[in-house]
Order: sequence, then structure tokens, then C-alpha cells
Amino acid sequence: MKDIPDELLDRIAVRLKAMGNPFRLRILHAIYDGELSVSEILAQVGGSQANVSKHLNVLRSADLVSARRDGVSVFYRISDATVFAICRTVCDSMLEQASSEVATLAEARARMFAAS
Amino acid sequence: MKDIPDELLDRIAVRLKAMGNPFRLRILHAIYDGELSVSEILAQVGGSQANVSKHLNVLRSADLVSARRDGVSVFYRISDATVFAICRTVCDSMLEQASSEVATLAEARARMFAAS
DNA sequence: CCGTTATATAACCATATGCGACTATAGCGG
DNA sequence: CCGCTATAGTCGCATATGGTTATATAACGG
Repeated sequence: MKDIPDELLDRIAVRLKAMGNPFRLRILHAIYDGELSVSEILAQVGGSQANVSKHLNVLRSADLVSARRDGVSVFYRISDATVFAICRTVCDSMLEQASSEVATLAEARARMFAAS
Repeated sequence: MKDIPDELLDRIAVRLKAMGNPFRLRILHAIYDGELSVSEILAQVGGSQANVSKHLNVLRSADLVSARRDGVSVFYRISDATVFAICRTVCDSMLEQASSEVATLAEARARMFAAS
């Protein structure tokens, strides 16, 4: 098997970890269709300003979003569009697993109550 | 904008968080081409047996791997093949970002030292 | 320079995580 | 039942994470 350097795994992990938080996912979703200022994000996702700011910092450190200052406001935007593709992949996978579990249960049920 | 229920974000986050650790990524990679027993995984990824076992438990809780007992050994296998697609997506994205930064720097350099 | 608004940072707390050392359980052979 | 191997679980500790409150910085209008 090919050996994979720690450095690569670390970098991948940083990104996935940054996405591995529901609040941050909500922030990402808030700026899905275009950049928003911190205030606008705050209005959408709720919570305290300080908390939103810190989460935005995490996302920026992972290069998932980037920021641009315009006067007194700072606008954040998605800097890695693949974020949403990843979310969709995860959703699809969960859906598929759930479906196959349903199928398994249905089949088991059918066998259990079949006329023997 | 469409509203997304917390429950979905939570579930996505659980999966991504489970993947957001380099050691667990290494474990996932170890069983990439087929199931392995804990001992075999341990031999490949190193570390203590207890630690590997705990990480495997995290992966299993996130439905990323599944386990099968055969006699005295427990064999783990990937239960969600999309894991690797996600890793690849992340890699590609990082590569693309790095490339575009190289391009930006190169262009800036060219302008800076151009014959004016 | 002053006040006001927008954003970031600091200080702090509770809880979670990752790890090692140790202990417990499960399945086998004798 | 005993001992052996494989795997899982527990405990303690250091550090990370997520959150709140308070404070600092930045940009603007007057």
C-alpha cells in the first residue's frame, strides 16, 4: 500500500475538522450564494457576535472562506466551492445507507412473517 | 435562502468531524483496499492498541466503517466508500488553491520587475 | 479629536478530545 | 476451568474546543 505523508493527512484533517461543526456549516451555508458582512451573517445564523467572529476565523484559517474589508464592514465569501460538493456527498451517502437499512429491515420482516 | 434543520447539519458535522483527524484518516486509508483486523491495522498505522481501538470506535459511530467478528479477531472495513472521494476532493481543492496562488505570485513578480 | 458602529481579540469557564497506562471482556486451545 | 491472544473499556491527565462577557481595534461622520 502506498504510504501517505503525515503532512498531507494533517492538511486534509484541518479542512474536514473545520467543516465538522454544525454552526460553521450554517455559516458556510449563509454565504452560499454570495459574500455577506459579519453583521449579515450574524443576523442569519444567530448567536453572539464574538462567537461568529471566532468561527469565521476558524473557517478562514482552513482556507474555506476569505475576507475582504469594505469600509467599516468585513465581507466573507466562500473561497473553496468544493465545500458544498462535500456536504452533498455526505448527505447522499447517509441517505443511501439509510435506504439500504430500510431494505434490509423490510426483507427481514418479510422472511419473519412469511407463510412457512 | 432555504432553511436547513439543525439535525441535518449535526449529522453532516459528525461525519466530517470523524474524518477530521489525521490518525483516523490513516486508519481509513489502511483499510482502503479491503477489511483488516485490528492487529493488522495496528501494524500498519502504529500507536497503541487502545488508541487504535478508540479511533475505530469513533469511525464506527460515524458509520464510516463497520466491524465483523471472526473468531478472536475483529475485522474492520470501509462502510462508506465516499470517504475517499471526499479526501480526493479536498486534496484537489488544496492543489488548485495553491496553484492559483503560484500564478498570482508569478504575475505580481512579472509586473514588479517588468521593464517600465 | 470624539463618538458611533463594525469587527476582532482577550479572559475565562465547561466540556470534549487525544493519549498513555491499566484493566476487563471475548473467543479459542488444552 | 485455565491460560493465551485479540480487542474493548476505564481512568487520569494535558490540551483543544465552543461558548459567554468584556475589552480592544478599525473605519467612518461630525
